Amino acid sequence: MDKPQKIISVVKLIPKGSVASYGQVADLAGLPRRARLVGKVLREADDSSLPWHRVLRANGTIAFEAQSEQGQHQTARLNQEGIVVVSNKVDLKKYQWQPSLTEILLQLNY
DNA sequence: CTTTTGACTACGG
DNA sequence: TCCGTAGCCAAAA
Repeated sequence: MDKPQKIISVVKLIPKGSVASYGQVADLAGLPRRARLVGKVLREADDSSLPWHRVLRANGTIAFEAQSEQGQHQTARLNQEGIVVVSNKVDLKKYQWQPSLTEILLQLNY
């Protein structure tokens, strides 16, 4: 499985109503320090079943300007699953995904 | 081969 | 809290 595939697999494991940071996704995909790669993969992905909106920066902010179309879109999709967005940011203490080790190990390598 | 380029992050001031 | 800076590293130029 190549790197983009691993990243996509991890993103698809993020539960509805939860979020993860770029760096967190990279780590879980076995690619430490590759947060920027996660961004690149999401940018290029066209998979409509990919919950890309659940991936945020390390501090909980959306990676787009609040007024941008992409930003509005991401906010809307987050709101749609009950995630509150204030000032282009979500409360990570409340929404950040905290997968158990087994949760990852069991579902990842297919 | 060197430089630029990022849906990033950590650290200061 | 809000910037600038430095570090990051694979891809593309």
